[in-house]
Amino acid sequence: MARPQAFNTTEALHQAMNVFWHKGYEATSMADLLAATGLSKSSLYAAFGGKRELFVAAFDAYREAREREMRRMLAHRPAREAIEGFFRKIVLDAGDGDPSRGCMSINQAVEMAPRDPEIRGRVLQDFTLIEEALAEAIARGQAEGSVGDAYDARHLARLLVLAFPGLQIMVRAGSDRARLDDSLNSLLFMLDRDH
Amino acid sequence: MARPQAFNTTEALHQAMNVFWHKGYEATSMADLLAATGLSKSSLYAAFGGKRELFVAAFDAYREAREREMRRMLAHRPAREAIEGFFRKIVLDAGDGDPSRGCMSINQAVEMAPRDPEIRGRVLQDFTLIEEALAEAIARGQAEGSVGDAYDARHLARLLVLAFPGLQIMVRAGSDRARLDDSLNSLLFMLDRDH
DNA sequence: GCTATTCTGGACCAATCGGTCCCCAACTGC
DNA sequence: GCAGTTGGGGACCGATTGGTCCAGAATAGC
Repeated sequence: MARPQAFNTTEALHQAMNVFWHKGYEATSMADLLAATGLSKSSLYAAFGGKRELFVAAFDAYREAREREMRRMLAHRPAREAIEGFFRKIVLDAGDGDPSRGCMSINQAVEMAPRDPEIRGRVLQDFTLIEEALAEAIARGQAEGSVGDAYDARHLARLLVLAFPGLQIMVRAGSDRARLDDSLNSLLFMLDRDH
Repeated sequence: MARPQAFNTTEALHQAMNVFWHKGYEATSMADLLAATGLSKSSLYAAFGGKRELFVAAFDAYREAREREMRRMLAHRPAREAIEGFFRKIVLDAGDGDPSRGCMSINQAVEMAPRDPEIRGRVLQDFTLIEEALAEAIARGQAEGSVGDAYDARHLARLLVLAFPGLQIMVRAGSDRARLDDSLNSLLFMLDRDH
């Protein structure tokens, strides 16, 4: 054993992830990734393989982080507030910091999923993951009375899962805040008790 | 005046549009466009300018065609059926023919809109276009009694506009038909009279 | 301090990118 | 049929793409 690695692998992965999140796969060049991570070409190739492998690793890191975050937010009580918080965070992230990134899974549903089965599988899995988590939260909310029970939980969950990419895409396309809030409120209204 | 153009310009534009629709902007090479249109390089450049100009022209052609189609479908009566038809067509297009294309405006909301103001403007305009058309159809449906009036038209329109990208993206990501239908039914249920 | 091993900067690669240009063929108007 | 003009095939361009490789620097174990 000799000469330890001079960079933090997970940190480099995180920075690569951010570039891919912003620019997507095709529009990101190795030069971009080198600049973002600060690594030299040989180091990056040695650590991650090629561009595609790096992308997949970055995507998986993203998905894991986001899933954890979703579960954390949806665990709050009452469930109605938890769900609202989950969706409000999407539009909050829009204004915060640099231009809109949206959700990387949604972005990849557009870019890679149609032609790359490996990515497609991950994207589809993310959809079911979100639906299950939301359905669970809604059921809990209905049991405790914070969410209206005019519609059954699965039904509402499907509606929210359908709206999720909608919000993410409006964010990424740069919709203004007022419009995002309007849409969001229309959506959350469905969770209310009466009607 | 001499030697007439040997190709149909709008036809070539249409074929270019299809490539861009499938692959997006970055992933489409000039070689792809040449192959799809059957033109030679000089002809294509003379007729449309560069790749970007061709893309914008193709995108505009797409948007115009789709807007016309939307208005035609939403004009049907009763309004409830018109709206249902509009959304059902999205999932019908999925199975029909080659792998999923989704909606080019939604795809571009992800790919180009964040970094290209000209495209962003068009995408945002498309969102309002759809919302207005839906709001109008919903109001008509409520007046004639085919759409429930538990929620006001603007409210419902926002919900549908939010769900529109959701469906398009599920289609593009290759969701199976059963899931698409489930989501669609959950959405359309919101239009019903009772509740 | 020596040696063995690992890491890293950057030269180098072929392929492909979008784009330009020239020259000949084709066609219209007379 | 001739003159004049325009269209189009394809050679060519520099820049950039993702990727390989090697020589030398750095460091651990002894």
